[in-house]
Amino acid sequence: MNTPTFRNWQSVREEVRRRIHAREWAPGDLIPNEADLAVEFGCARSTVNRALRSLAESGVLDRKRKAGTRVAAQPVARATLNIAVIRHEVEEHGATYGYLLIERAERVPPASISGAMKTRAAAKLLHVRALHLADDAPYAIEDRWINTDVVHSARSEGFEAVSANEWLMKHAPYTHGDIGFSAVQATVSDAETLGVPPQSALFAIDRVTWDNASSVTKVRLLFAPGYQLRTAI
Amino acid sequence: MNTPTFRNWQSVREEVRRRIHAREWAPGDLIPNEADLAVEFGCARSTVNRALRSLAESGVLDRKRKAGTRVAAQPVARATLNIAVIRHEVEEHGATYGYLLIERAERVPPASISGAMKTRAAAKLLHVRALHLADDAPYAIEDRWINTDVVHSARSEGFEAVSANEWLMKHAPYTHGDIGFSAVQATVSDAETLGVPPQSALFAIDRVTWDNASSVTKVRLLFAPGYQLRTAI
DNA sequence: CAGAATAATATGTGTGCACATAAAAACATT
DNA sequence: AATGTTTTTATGTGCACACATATTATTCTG
Repeated sequence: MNTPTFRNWQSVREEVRRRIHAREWAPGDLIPNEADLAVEFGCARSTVNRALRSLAESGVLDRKRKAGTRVAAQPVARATLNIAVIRHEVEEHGATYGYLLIERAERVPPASISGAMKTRAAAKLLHVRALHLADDAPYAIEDRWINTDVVHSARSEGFEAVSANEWLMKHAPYTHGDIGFSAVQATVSDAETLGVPPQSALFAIDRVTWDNASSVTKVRLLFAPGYQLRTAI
Repeated sequence: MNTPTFRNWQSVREEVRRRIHAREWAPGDLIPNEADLAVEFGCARSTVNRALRSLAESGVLDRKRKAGTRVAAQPVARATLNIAVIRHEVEEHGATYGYLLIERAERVPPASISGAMKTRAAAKLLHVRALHLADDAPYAIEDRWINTDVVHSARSEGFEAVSANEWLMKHAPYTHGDIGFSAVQATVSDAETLGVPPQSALFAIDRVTWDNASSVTKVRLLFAPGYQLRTAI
């Protein structure tokens, strides 16, 4: 019986994947430690470490110091979504991108917005509403509030030619954010803007981004019916 | 002027993040190479490598051999979703989980299903329809097709007590899968099952999983209105 | 001058070693 | 038996070095 050697971390990862898949190591099982695997695989421990770390990142393994490494009992599917600038998303589909500014105004937002953005209730924010088009057909509504106390330069930007979606990417760095995906019924106004029947089911992405403790912007993107956010796992 | 040293890869990553954030390195800029940064930071090149690799994985940097490392011009927000077993999702919310099997039958699926699963058009698949409950209220409809040629043991499983969602996790390993998120209008039947008005907007997750070239299962999960899939970026 | 061969270079990764750190396990103490 | 302390151990990480590999820049050649 020959014992093949695994000289790089990718091949080690594949072999571990294979063993889990073949139920040689069942969910919940403790697997041999790094040093032993290194000997078995004929490589350095750091190589095994790299492979196991990668598998832990993708949720296949659970690792704990001293406790060891075990096959995840409850393998959560970890899907990574790439949320790009809408223009790029449209152009990647081979469609022609279009953009229409609907509204731009500084105003005091409803409490739900100032609450989520943790701004003073009476503070004015910049409100931008726009429509993104793919091949001249409505693609998504962007409804956004911008904290001009944080993004000063937004005050002097009209958002007539370039969308806030894209402009902010370049001009407003953020440290972290929250994102939520849901389904909502189109309001009368949304339905009109998108040219769809009222009550249509729309895919919604809600995102708030933060620069440390200050909110930068809060946006709701409402996609026309038929939109699907896809990824591989 | 003191030059602080960065002894671990996380602190190097933070410093690089800070420089990008402070626009010391602007989007599109080429940053110094690993060796130079290692000297500047007073650490080994491998430590810098670890930090930069981590940032590249999260989409902040673009790296190419010989060409060097540059700040991503178009930083895509990379959101990682953890799609857990529904029972766990419900219980994590502090609610009591419930499960109701609606239907279980072996039948020839519609062409859309056999097409997506790449099974023979005439081949029978196991169809399971079930309702997941949170605190006795409808939470999500699971509509699933299982390829029993791949998951033999599913034939003898009734799915009366344990959901296919959960059972398959333990019994049907997969190598990869596709996943899609969308918004759909509730059909009359869906609306009845969920106890919501017809035409309600439902959040849908469609997933097909594969074991190498064979499809394992295809599922559509329809969540009751109000559901939101959240994550941080 | 175009195209092919060659050199240069930045990242990618393997190795061996050392030590840090978290957490379980063993042990001691009350 | 409950509690606190020490030991043990598996993973986490840093370092120095070497070589691999992809890609660009340069030089050579017809």
